[in-house]
Amino acid sequence: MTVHSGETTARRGRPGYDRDQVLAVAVQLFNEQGYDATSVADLASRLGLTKSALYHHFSSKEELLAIALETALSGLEAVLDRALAVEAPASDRLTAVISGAVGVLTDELAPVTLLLRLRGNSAVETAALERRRVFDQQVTALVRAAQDEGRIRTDVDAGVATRLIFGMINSVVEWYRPDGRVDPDLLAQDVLRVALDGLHPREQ
Amino acid sequence: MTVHSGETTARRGRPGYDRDQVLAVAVQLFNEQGYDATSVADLASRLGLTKSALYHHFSSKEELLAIALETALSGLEAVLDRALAVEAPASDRLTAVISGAVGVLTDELAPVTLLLRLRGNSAVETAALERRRVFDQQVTALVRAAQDEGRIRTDVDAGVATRLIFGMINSVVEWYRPDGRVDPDLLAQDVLRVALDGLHPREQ
DNA sequence: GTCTATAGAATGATAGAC
DNA sequence: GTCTATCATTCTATAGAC
Repeated sequence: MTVHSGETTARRGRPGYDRDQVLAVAVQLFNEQGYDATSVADLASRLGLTKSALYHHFSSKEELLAIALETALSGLEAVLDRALAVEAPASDRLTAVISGAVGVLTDELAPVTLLLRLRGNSAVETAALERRRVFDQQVTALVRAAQDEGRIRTDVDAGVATRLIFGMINSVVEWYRPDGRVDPDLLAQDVLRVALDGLHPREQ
Repeated sequence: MTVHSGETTARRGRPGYDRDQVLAVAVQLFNEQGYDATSVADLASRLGLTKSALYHHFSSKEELLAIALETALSGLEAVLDRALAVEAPASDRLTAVISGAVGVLTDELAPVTLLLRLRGNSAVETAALERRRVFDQQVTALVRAAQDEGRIRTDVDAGVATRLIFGMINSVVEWYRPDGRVDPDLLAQDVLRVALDGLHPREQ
């Protein structure tokens, strides 16, 4: 794309941002301040760019949101699709979905955080919430199938169980940090332990 | 400062709102739009009042926030204090804290929702977050004590376990509705089942 | 008449548009 | 950079139930 050459700036020789870098900073800022509360001017200021330079990379603020949400949702949906593609008991599929979802969450922490804080204030947001709802329904169906197999207890409603499990998973965005001392793979294991076997010790 | 006691006082003056009604509508609106994004004018408009009428009931917008957060936090802290007051194994205390927290959450849904969405943008908010942090630490200590008793598995870190359990509990604000079809007492029971015994059936 | 809930107008501060 | 809209807040006064 064209370089803005008409402006005299002090950032001579400084490499510009590419699309992905702008997106990453934008999502970070959205998570810090909230999407609505973040103006394009805020983002430009954080990047050290002008607004017009930003619009070289993206056509609108909402496009940044849409791309980030696509990253989060397609990651979660891919986990579910992979689990449903293999021939296996529902309870094994459910295990794969749970640990896979934790993996997406830790790998794509910022986009998933953005997704989980949506309130449905625009068409893009409601569309994303609808995709979450479909995802939830598919997982609920999986829980119900595992109940029919006798591998998931039936004294908890499948819908409630699904919401509780994903409540546990999703809450990880509130405290997990990639540079922290919790390993993402061990975290997925811990979530499986608590969700499936519970905190009480099992006598073997 | 006075704590409302819920008695229906015959209102004097022209028909209008009392302090509790204003507070309830305010917290509702804060949860819909976000605290920062809600102006006093928005609230006045929702109530069908002028802004100055609001200031008869409350000295500031932040006071509304502070009272709501006090309701949520004192409810949670009371649950913990009651659990720690009785002489009982840590694992029984933990059970009481978990089901008690679900009870506070369903009883005081709106204030707790507001608490859980805080980002720490002001002194009032950071103070509330600090009280949450202390609460978390005390629960973590309880989990650790229950581990020492052999009643909680030790292959999951106490801090991680506490965060996962409260992630599950707190996520209830995202979908629980008082007029819905999920009974709050049964919900507390379900949370205990999933958290302590897990979704896998236990052989008796 | 007194108490409570209310309205109207105005202030200073600030964020965003231009 | 200036201008304007909007913000939270305050002061003064009124309207209605007991």
